[in-house]
Amino acid sequence: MSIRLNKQQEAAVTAPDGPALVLAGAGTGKTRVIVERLSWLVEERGIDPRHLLALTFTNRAAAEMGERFAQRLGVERVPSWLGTFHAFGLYVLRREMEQLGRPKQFTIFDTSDQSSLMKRLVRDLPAKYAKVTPRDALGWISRLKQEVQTPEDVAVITPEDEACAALWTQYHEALRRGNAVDFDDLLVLLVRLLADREGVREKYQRRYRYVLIDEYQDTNRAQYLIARHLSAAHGNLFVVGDEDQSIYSWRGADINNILDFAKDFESATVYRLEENYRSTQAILDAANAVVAHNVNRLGKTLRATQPGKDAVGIYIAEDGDAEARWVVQDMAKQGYAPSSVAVLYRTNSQSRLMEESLRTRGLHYQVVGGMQFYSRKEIKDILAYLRLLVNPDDDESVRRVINVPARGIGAKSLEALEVYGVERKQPLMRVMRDVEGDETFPARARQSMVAFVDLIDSVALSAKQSTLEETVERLVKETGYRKFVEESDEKDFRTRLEIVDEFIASCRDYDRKSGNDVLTFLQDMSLVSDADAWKGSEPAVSLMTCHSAKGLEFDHVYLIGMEEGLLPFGIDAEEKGLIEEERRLCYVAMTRARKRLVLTAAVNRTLYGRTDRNRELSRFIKEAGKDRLVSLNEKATKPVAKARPVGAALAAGGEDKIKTGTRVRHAKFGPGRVLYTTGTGDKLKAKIRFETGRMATLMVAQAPLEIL
DNA sequence: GAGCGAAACGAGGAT
DNA sequence: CGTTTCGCTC
Repeated sequence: MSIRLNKQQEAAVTAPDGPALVLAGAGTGKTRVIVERLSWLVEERGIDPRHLLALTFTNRAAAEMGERFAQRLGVERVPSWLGTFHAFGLYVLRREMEQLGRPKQFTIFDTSDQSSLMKRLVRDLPAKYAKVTPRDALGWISRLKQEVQTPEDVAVITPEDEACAALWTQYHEALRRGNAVDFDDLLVLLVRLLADREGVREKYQRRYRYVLIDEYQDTNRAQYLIARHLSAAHGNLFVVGDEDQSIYSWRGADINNILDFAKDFESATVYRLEENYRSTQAILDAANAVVAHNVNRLGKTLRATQPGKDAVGIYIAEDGDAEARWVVQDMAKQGYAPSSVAVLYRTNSQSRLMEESLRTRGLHYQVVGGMQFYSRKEIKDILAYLRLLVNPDDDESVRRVINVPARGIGAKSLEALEVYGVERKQPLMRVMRDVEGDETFPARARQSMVAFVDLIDSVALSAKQSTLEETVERLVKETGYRKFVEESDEKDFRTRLEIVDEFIASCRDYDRKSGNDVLTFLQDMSLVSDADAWKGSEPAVSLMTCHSAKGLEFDHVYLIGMEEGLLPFGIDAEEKGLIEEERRLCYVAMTRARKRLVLTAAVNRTLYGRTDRNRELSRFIKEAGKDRLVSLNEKATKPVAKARPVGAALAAGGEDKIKTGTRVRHAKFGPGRVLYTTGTGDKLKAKIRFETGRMATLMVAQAPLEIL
């Protein structure tokens, strides 16, 4: 397993002090170089591991780095600081928040907190302002913050800009009142500490003598400044990245950070890693051919070291349904182990058809992202309750749970509460403490409010000497939340209850591992990401977006939905200047495959409940080159006498071919005869008696049947 | 105020 | 297609 470092890697690992850029193509052993570099600094250069700081973008990458580094040094845990930029921001803010004149204890707003807050702000925005959507306003604000700017720094030109600038102020006032920060703040406030507080800057510069950054192409302005400040005193900034894998511009990532690194840090040494240890030459050739169409790149030529004979496949399906069915059928036919397969797509909504198809076949799968555990309503509700325990000023959480379960404080009462809060400049919980004799509110609402406050107070009090698990147990019991979930909609109450119990189990885990208090738990929780949920060891097919797949690798990859509008996404990617990023995204997805890569597309696709017909194939298919792709579609000229898949027969309007008496062959059960059919189209089912004596009712469209 | 069905509306990617 | 909002009744 332990291969020797190649010349390029060796050079990068032993780079002299000072700034260094490692341009590392996909699959060239990036993580390995960082781990080896860390080990080399400790073992050969005698650096105390506590002086090492390695920053990444995902918890998974950080965890992997930590494990391998520890293993390399032969210790249980390394004392170096390894983690994501956001986690590092939180780490420093926990210690230095008071330097910014803010309370030490704060909670973190996630995207759903942000959007519900912004929704209200937009709704209540005075009519003199232009109409903007909450989404656009949040995007406008976030873009500025990622560049560490404020509305004063930029030209506020259009009426929409003006509206956003007004919302900026209100948004931040709300955060301050709620004693909260958002994701961007974790970086922005860290930059402010490092830029404005000399004492803080020097403290962390002294502590971290070597700064290493993975996926440098994904850094935004704030992250760039953090890197600059931390390394300013010693210049030991070692960054690794691949400009061809820059896919997060919408999150503020600036590809120029990596493109200009050598200019920016004048004494920088540059290394290139071009030997690919992951994919076959066929896969690399196709992926390289696609990304070579980009102009804005430094350029690398990847060489495969792995042998392999499978050409990159292309399959064009009739529609999304057929595409999903074919993919599942193909992976079964090839006999792939589920864990070796990934299905990658551009948008989360594409997972649905794949899930249905996999379920029909009885194959295990795991979906990464989308409606994830932590974005479930039940989890959000419980987290909101927990937040109230430690931060009663958090009005966003009050609004979320004040009437969940229903306790007689409806929209009207809440509105009256809000008005009071604004008048008295007091958080909602505070207002509720004063409503006891106030006739403004109906008696029932008043009683409920007092009961609610008492409830939160009593749980908060007992939480001080309880474990997290005990607190959550008490919470769901005494707020009636558990009962509420139990009694909810028959169909999914089991899963909803399971979610609650699973959350409690994870709290128990947290208690055991850390023993931290509720506030720390909440802060840690907000940094858990969707990609963290992926378990490589699970015996299941992995389904995820191309974005989530970054940094992962699989023996077999199906990249589905290769159509204009989907990948590249949007009809105007070209005009918007986003086409190169879409191309890089395609490149990232393709280079996840070790042994076999298959691209698929659908001619007709249902989006937003409407079916789009005769869709155009993705330009990336043409860019990959026809001679580099092999068609996996059935040849239309195949002799009729030869058995052909029923799916194709249906597509050709041959639904009536399957009827009572039709002789068929099943891939597993062998030959048999149709006794009768029910349903039509995709739902057509056939009762079949096989020659083995076995009887089965099968979905014609999905079963591996051939007409004889 | 709660609960229900109908209508309207809306999703790119996610630390 | 899935989710949120609306409008009605109890």
